[in-house]
Amino acid sequence: MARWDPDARGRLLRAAIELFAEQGYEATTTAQIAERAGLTRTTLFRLFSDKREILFQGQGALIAGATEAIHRAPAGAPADEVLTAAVTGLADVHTSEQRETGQLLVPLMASSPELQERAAFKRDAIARAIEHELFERFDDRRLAGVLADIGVRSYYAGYASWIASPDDLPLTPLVHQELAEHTAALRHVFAG
Amino acid sequence: MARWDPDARGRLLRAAIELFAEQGYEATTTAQIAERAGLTRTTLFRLFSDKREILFQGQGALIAGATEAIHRAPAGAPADEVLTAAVTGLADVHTSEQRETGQLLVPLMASSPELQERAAFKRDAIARAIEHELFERFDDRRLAGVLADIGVRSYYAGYASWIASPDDLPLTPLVHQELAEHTAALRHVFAG
DNA sequence: GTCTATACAATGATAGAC
DNA sequence: GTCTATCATTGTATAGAC
Repeated sequence: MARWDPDARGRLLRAAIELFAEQGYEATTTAQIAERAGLTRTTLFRLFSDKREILFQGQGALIAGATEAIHRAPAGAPADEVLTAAVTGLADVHTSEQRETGQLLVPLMASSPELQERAAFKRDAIARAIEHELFERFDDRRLAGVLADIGVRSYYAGYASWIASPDDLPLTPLVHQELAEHTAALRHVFAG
Repeated sequence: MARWDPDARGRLLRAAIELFAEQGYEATTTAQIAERAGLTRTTLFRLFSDKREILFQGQGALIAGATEAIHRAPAGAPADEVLTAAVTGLADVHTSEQRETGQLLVPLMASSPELQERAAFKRDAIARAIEHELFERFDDRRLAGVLADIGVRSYYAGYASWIASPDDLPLTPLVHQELAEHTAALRHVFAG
């Protein structure tokens, strides 16, 4: 069966989400996930490095989206403009079909410290990648770091409201709005 | 033997650091760590929830240090002053004896993704705790979030230079210096 | 109240057959 | 590329010993 359906990773994702919702994350074994996806446990671990990673596929695309967007920003662009490009690159990775999956993931994450830990690691990886690119541009480690934090925080906040909304709003303006409000809050403290 | 030496957690920490340095993190089993500490595997897992946690004991004190410092800040104090109190609370948790342990931990963390993941989780927990306290004070989720990020980043940067320095400098001014430089970088972008 | 002995389920790695 | 099979190790649970 696996040979005929090329989307083994997608099947494993759907099987995992279903089973985790039915039984909980810890109570679900990798054998059960593989079986429901029509595969064996060995194949699951060839496609994913561990059980948590099934739910986090696609995070690599976020890093690529952000770093490429920064690269595309015009030479000499000011820092806030490059940061806007970075969060736009993050937002543009998502398609509206991913919204439903994201909604299913929220209660799962809340239920499992193990998943929260992986989520923190992924968020950190995105922040580090953006920090690295900003450092290459502006040659200021601290500026790169704080801007990366603000950008990642704005992206996650915009993503959260995208998921939470009953309507299928576009993600990008939500993230831009968050970035504007976060920078406004900072301006008020440091320049006001 | 264990009954006579009350510092079982400390012995396990030292045994773990030694063995990880000798053999690597993954190649070292929990049985080996327990044996070198003069305990059994059962006791290790009674004292620590998992293998990684041996190296991260004391992180709870960081959260307590930060949140209590924020609570002690005078009512009506401006946001930047409360943030300074928070990072001071983080820095003041450390004693100069911890510097040597921190130095040993750096190459270990670099060698193991599993440890980096736990480190990211701990950092995130500290940031969330500070964010929570700042939100209670200023009733602004976004302000609380970005300030918490800046504070945590400044603390980690100051800690890194504390560890890196051959001299036994006091940590608190290093962290204060980092906070000043991070906020200066932001001011330059958003207010300059 | 802290430590230990033992058995156990599950993860993740590995080697080899189709 | 997938499967069967086996394996060491982690982490849990339960019992009892000092």
